Amino acid sequence: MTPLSTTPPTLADVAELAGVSRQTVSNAVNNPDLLRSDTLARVQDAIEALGYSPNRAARNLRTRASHLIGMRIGPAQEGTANATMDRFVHSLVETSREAGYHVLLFAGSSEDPIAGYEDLLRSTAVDAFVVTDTYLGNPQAVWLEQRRAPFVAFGRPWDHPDARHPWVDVDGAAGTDLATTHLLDRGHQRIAWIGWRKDSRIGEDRRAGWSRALHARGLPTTGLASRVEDTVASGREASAVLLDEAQPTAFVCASDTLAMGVLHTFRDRGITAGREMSVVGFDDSQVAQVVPFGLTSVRQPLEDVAVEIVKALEGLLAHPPTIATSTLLVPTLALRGSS
Amino acid sequence: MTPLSTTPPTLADVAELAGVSRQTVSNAVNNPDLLRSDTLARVQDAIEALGYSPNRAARNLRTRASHLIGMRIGPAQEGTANATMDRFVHSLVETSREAGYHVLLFAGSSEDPIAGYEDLLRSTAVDAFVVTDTYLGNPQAVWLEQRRAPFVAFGRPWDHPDARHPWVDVDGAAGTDLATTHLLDRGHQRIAWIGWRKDSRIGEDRRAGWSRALHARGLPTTGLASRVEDTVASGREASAVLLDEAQPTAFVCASDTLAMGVLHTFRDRGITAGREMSVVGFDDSQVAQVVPFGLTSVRQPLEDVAVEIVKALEGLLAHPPTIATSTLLVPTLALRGSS
DNA sequence: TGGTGTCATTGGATCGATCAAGACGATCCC
DNA sequence: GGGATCGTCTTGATCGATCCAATGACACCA
Repeated sequence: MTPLSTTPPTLADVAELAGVSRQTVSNAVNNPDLLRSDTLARVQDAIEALGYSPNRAARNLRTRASHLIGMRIGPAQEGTANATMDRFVHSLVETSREAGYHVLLFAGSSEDPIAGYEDLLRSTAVDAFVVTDTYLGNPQAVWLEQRRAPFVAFGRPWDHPDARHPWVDVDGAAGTDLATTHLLDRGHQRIAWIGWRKDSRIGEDRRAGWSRALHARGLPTTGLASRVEDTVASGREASAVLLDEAQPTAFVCASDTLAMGVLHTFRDRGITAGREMSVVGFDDSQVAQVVPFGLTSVRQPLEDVAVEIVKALEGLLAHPPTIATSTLLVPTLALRGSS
Repeated sequence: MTPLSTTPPTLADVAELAGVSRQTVSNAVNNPDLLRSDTLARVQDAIEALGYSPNRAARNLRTRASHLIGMRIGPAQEGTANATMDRFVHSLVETSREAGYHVLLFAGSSEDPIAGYEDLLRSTAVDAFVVTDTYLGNPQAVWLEQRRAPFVAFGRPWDHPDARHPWVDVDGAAGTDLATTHLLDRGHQRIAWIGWRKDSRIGEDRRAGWSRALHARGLPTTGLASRVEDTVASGREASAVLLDEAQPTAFVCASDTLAMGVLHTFRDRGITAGREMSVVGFDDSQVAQVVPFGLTSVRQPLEDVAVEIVKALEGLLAHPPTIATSTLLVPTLALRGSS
């Protein structure tokens, strides 16, 4: 009696065909070096012939591991140039594949950032999480840590310096320093900053890089900074005000979204972005890449972030777990026509 | 002997606490109406008290279902404005959550579009797939159909009209018709087309909407169309040539990427996009939304696409499976400053 | 009184893999 | 030569849920 053609072959099927026991087939898959080479070959032939792959549910049940990494994904942000998460998801999926993991996406309601995590954790659906939106005051990280759930954060635990979880982040200050220094090298003296409101730790970090670079050359920052919401309209207004009140010749922005606002103002006033009047954004979004003549932008090394995160995850999930070291990566500057 | 605090509670734990059998707890979770109301309440209290969630691996093993939907995700396309997939992923994740499904992302090598599908299918890791890149001649769909694997395609089976799998698509021709008619209503007479090479079925579909709209008003299309690669540079070159040779006053493009190329040419020539000289893109990307004064663009109803796809998936996975009807959705036009 | 039916609940088998322990023969060493 | 050791392979138990068949309790009706 052959099994229904719709039923995938099992260990037992392979074992019967190869004339060995189930355990031997299991070893052929998981510990090939335990088998004599001729038996191994015979089993592998049988596996090939039947097109066998271990049933994931059964394996997960027994080994108490799913080889899935959970990641919450919020709704797409329309009207902004924020594409960091999307590029990161791509990188993470590809990197974790090499480590034998798949990525499980789940939706999160902004009202209850814990929901979703709770469920997946209880039902042992994922082995670990990647937590991305740590800038929101980071309740997930705190909660997951209490729960002793394995996770790696993309983003530093700003408000919890005693946090014990591994994290990977990009040095925002280094990025804006890079951008500002680039403008200084181009001869600019009065370089303005348009960033986020003061309660954003990331925003303050990026701002610090700008002021650090200016101070390093003995230049003042007074009156050259503006803190607004992360929208194109805010960037437009802020740049208009700064142009009138502080006469900068260049802008460094905390995001491409804000930088687009600056380009908007330039257009309002017939200014052409370039060597004379420059703008630098942050994130190297598609917008920066395709806007006419291009927007110079700080580019986060998201591929490297993914690699480091997966490394940390592998450490966490190893037996015994490795104390993962946290990593701070340095961004680069994508030079384009706007500077 | 209490279980280790790190081990999640099981059915048996709940059963013991509630003083009922395992099966009764299982029923309380899956068929609550089978229980007497007082027993149900008692079991639910126990579940609550222990923080119990059914172990997914065990459930998957027994029910032969994972409640996971697999979706292949290619590498991010840099240098273009193509963000359809990202917006769609967001929508799909949120919609499938409501149906009790999670989304499993996996990476695909462009050389072997089947790899990944094969593995997940054999190991019964996912219940079904969502296939998105059907424009590539669609080898996955053919292969999955042969395999009798449940899947829904986002995109019509252009080259396989006899395909039996359910699909959901957006009427590209309707979108470009909408865009062209909008321009005609604004008084334009000579409206150019910049689209993709002829081997793209989607491109030809979108092109058809443009020519249909012009012909409906008795206007000629001769010399007004150009077919190029989907890059900003190509759009820029094509629009420059068209301006010189055909004197159009408006452009309809197969993508926002190409439309950005047109804006590039405008900028080269000191033309301001607006009522006089108009451009319309396709996809309503973030680029279209934040570029100064905005790019009018055809917007695919991706949220609705996700809803329809999940509906079709639920049908496929129901017992017995429902013959899912395929759906063609109509896009809308996001009006902005460029027209 | 006893048969029939319904309702609520139970116990054992099962999904397909891995773990733990043991069987078997060959080899080695004192 | 006998016991220990190693390499190779096998058997039975197990992970935690659901499926299936069966049980007991109870009401109904002839």
